[in-house]
Amino acid sequence: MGNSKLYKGSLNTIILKLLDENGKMYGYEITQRVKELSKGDLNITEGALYPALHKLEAEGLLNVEMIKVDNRLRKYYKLTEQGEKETVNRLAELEEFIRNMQNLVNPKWSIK
Amino acid sequence: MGNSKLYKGSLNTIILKLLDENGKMYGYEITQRVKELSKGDLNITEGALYPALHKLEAEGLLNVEMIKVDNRLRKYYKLTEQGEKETVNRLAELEEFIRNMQNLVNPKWSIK
DNA sequence: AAAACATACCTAAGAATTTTATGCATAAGA
DNA sequence: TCTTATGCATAAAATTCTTAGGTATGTTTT
Repeated sequence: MGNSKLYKGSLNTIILKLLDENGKMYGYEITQRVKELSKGDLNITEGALYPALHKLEAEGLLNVEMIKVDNRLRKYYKLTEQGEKETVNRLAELEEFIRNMQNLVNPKWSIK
Repeated sequence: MGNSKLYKGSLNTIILKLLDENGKMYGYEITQRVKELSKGDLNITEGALYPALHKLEAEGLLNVEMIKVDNRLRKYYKLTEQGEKETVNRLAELEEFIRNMQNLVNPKWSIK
């Protein structure tokens, strides 16, 4: 358990989509949500997550807001307007990838 | 056209599956086949393909055979016995990835 | 009370995979 | 003859991730 593979490049798409659905989330919450949604199958490491969040922020796709909860600081991220547009693109890209892979590795499934 | 994204790590799976289906292929043929099967959407660069083939061979998953066709040398690759087993694993891994991504980015689709 | 675990953030070194940019050589087509 | 297609290859750089740390507070267990 907890060791299924994530192809490199898909983490950003996951982050964007989760933020799109939940409005705002903080880093640790994202790791837990992914674990939960994948039934423990996927483990987003913090060493990958935090740099990814910082980069998305630097690219103008995310906004940050520091909030203190129970004497504990959380960095809440949410999509910018540009981030919402980019989310649509990334999801389309993912669907395209999946379609291409099905054509390639399982040509029997795909007729057209 | 020709610029859809391939998530990193998926190239090996593509190579293994194409060899599994076609018995034996050479590098250039693989690039053309991928282009053809994806309707020009995917472009496997030679800078990625050849090192990948060499590595798969070094890992014992592929065998090589040099064949001269029309005064031109081709390096035909085919799966070893171990390569066939590994192909099954990689395909299962891909399906797992796709399932996880659907749970994550489109939770409405996946019930269970 | 001390130790362990959970929460919450972070960075840095290295590995893995890819892009980009080349190089060589032969054959075919304009 | 010049370009395009075929066919192989490598090397530098970029991207993304793993591994392995580090800091700090709150909660649970022993």
